Amino acid sequence: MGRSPCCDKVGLKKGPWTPEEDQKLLAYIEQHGHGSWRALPAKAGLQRCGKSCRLRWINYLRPDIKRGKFSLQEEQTIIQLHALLGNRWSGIAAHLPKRTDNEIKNYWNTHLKKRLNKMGIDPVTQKPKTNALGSATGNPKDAATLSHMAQWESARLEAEARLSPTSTLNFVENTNTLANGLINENSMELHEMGAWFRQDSSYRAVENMNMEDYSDMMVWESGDHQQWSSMAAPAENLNETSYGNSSSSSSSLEENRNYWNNILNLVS
DNA sequence: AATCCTTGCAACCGCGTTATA
DNA sequence: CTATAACGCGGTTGCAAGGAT
Repeated sequence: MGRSPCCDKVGLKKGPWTPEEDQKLLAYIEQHGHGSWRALPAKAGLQRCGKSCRLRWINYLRPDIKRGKFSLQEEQTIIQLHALLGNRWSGIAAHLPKRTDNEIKNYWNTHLKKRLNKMGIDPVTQKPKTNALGSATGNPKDAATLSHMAQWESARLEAEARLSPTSTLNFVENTNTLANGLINENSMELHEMGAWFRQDSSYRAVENMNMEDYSDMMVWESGDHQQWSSMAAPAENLNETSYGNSSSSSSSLEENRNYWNNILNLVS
């Protein structure tokens, strides 16, 4: 019953791969394809388990892998998708061609998470930390506003990703200055975080949607979604535009622009 | 120069999901 | 439908390299 027995792990090599092993694996897969990972090591003459071979191929040997420093746009995509998907690295990797989930996970844990912390943003919730905001402006109302911004941004991205698996990437490509405050480690100040949220992101994303997608988003928006439900506009000193209310489907793009401009004024 | 500490990343491990008999 | 093994994913570890003391 079931599949054939699992690999016998006795006598199998572990640890770093040698160039010779890499060559054997590469040569075999180029000629035959990987087929069953379980059966591959014996056929390729490797003293490894199939799992180890698969990992080595996917994360290192595959020809369509881009290695080296992450670009600004890639960083933006990771940050935004992490806000949306959490630690679903394979999901995030699907939006970053030629990058592996393992590489993205490592990059997040060693670079981006620290950077967000340094900016006063909780990397888990992606919401501004209260004390950081308070110290920057001294106004608790501003903290509430930024929290609202973070929630809106997160929810917007979720809607966008739901509408199209590639939309987030396209969106990021169109916003080449987004997240400058995150990228430049030497100038992480609160007003830059505000700029990160503000820079054309929301209304441009809405503008780029076709009407079908936009109405789909609005239908979803009016539903009983957990994130949207907590998105009542927090600050009286903003225009009355409210993204969390289904009645906002009548809001014009101009109102959206005003909304973000108001936020910039608050945080700059 | 030697030692300790920190950082980055490749690779492993465990577990949930999927496929198969 | 059930049992079982393979697959795939995310968390974690271990080690090499570089920096600090």
